[in-house]
Amino acid sequence: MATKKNIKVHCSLCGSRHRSLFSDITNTELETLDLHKSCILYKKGQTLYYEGTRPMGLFCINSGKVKVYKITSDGKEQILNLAKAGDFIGYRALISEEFYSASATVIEEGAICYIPKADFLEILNNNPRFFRKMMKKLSDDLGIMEQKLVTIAQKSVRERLAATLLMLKESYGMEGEEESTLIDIALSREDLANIIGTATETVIRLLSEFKNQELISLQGKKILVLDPKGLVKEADFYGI
Amino acid sequence: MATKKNIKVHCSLCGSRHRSLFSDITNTELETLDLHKSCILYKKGQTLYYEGTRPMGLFCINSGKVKVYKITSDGKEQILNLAKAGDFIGYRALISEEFYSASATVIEEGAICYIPKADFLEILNNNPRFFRKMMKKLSDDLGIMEQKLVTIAQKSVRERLAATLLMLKESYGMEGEEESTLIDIALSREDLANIIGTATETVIRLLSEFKNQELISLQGKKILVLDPKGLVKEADFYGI
DNA sequence: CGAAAAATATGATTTATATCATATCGATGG
DNA sequence: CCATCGATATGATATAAATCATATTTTTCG
Repeated sequence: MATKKNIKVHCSLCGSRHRSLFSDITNTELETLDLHKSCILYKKGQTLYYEGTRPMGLFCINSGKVKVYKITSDGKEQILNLAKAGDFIGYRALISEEFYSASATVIEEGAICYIPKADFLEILNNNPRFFRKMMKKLSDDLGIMEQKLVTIAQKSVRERLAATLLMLKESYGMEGEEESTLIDIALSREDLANIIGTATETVIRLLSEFKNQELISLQGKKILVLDPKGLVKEADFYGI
Repeated sequence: MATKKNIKVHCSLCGSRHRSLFSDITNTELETLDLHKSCILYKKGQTLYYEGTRPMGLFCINSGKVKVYKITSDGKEQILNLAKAGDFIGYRALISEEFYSASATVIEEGAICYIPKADFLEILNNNPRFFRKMMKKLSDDLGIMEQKLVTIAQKSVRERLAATLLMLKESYGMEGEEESTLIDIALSREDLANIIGTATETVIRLLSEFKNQELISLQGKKILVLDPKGLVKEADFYGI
C-alpha cells in the first residue's frame, strides 16, 4: 500500500464547515485545529477505525461518504449510520471514554480530516456553545437511533426498505424532473440490506418489485425515486 | 380518579440520589430542587407522559418501575427502556427541545418526582460537572441503543429473549441459592415481547422451552434464572 | 366473594423472509 | 482486453415466527 498523502484542507476554507458542528467555533480554535489536524484522501473500502480499538481523535468528513457499522458475533454487519461531508464520526466513543463500539469504512472516496482527541476535548471544555451543540447532537442521535430501533423491531422488511429509500432521498436526493429524485449514494444491495437488517436477496427482490410498481427506477448502482408518495404508502409511516 | 397526593421526598434524604445523575450537585441546588419539585405516588398503569406532548420537566424515580415506549402507526408497542429508582427519564426531549418522542408508564408503583424544566436547565447551565455527566449519560444511552438495534436487527427471537433475560438479571437480579437469581421486576409476557420486538405467544412458548431446558423457572409473573451460563449459550453473545 | 376480564398456555395454520442454488451481468486489474 | 471475481438477479425450498383459535389460569374489582 502506498503511503497516504496528507493533503491540505483548511478548516477556514472548508465548504462543509458551516454545516458542521464546528460552524461557530472561534478563529483561534480554528487555527489550532488547522495546525494539529491531518487530512487524508481515503479510497473506497478503506477503514477509518475498527470496533474495539481506542479512539485517539475525531474524524471530520470533508468529502466522500462513510458507513458506520457493527459486526455481530456471527459475522453479520449492521450499518448504524451513513456519514457525508460536514459530518463528524467517532465522537461517541471519545465522550463515553470507551473503545470504538463500531467500525467506519469509506464507501465513496473523499478527504477526511482527523482531529486529535486533545484538541477536540480542549474545544469541548472551553467553548460552552460547542459543548451545548455536541450535547444536542448526541441527544438528536439518540432520538434517531430509538426511531430506527422501533422501525426494525416492528415493521416488515418491505416497509423498512420503503422507509429507508425515503430517508436516503432526504439525505442524498438530487432533484430531477417531475417528482423524480436520484439517490446520490453508491450503496450496494448488500449495504442496503445491512441498513435495514435483512438478506441481500430480499432487498434485490423488493427493489425489483418497487421497480415493477414504478415507484423507483434502477440506474445501475443508484436508485431513482419516481413516486415518493407511493413509497410513503408502502412504508405506511415515516422515519427510520 | 382521586386527586394525586403530593408526598414529601426530600432529595437530600433520597436513598436513590447517590446513584443518580444528581449524585454531586451542590447543596444550594438541592435546596432549590426540594423547593420546586413535586413528588407523587403513582400506581401501576399510570402514565407519566405521552409521546407527542411538550416536556415541562424531568421525572426522577424515587421508587417503583417505569417503562418507556413508542407506539407505531399500526398500534404496536416497542419498549425502549426500563427505569428504576435513581433513574431520570424524559431528559432527551428536554435537551433536544422536542416534544416527547416516547411515552412513559408505571409498571410497578412508586414515588416519582417531577423537576420543572427551568430548574433542570438552571443546574445544567451552571454546573459544568452536571453538564458533563448528562452528556456522558446521553452518549452511554446512545451506545446502548445502538447495541439494541444490532441485536434486534440481526439476532433470532430466541437469542434476543435469552439476551434480554440476562440483561434483566443484571439490572433487577436478586441473588438466591446456587447460581439462581430472581428477576425482580413484574413484566407481563406482553411487555417482554415488546422489549424484544416479537409476538406475545412467541415469548410464552420460548419461556416454556427455556423452562423445559431448566435454564429458568417461572415463579408466577416473575422469572428465576437457574442457569445463566446456559442462557449465555442460547444468546450466543452478550448485550441488548 | 364471585363474575368478568385479562394474562397465560398450547395447538394449528399461514406467511414473510432466510437460505441455498444457479445464472448473468458488470467491474476491476494484470 | 480478456479473465476473474464480485454484484445482481431470480427460482426453489426451508423455516422461524406471526397469526388465529381455543382452553385454562390468574387477577381485578364491583
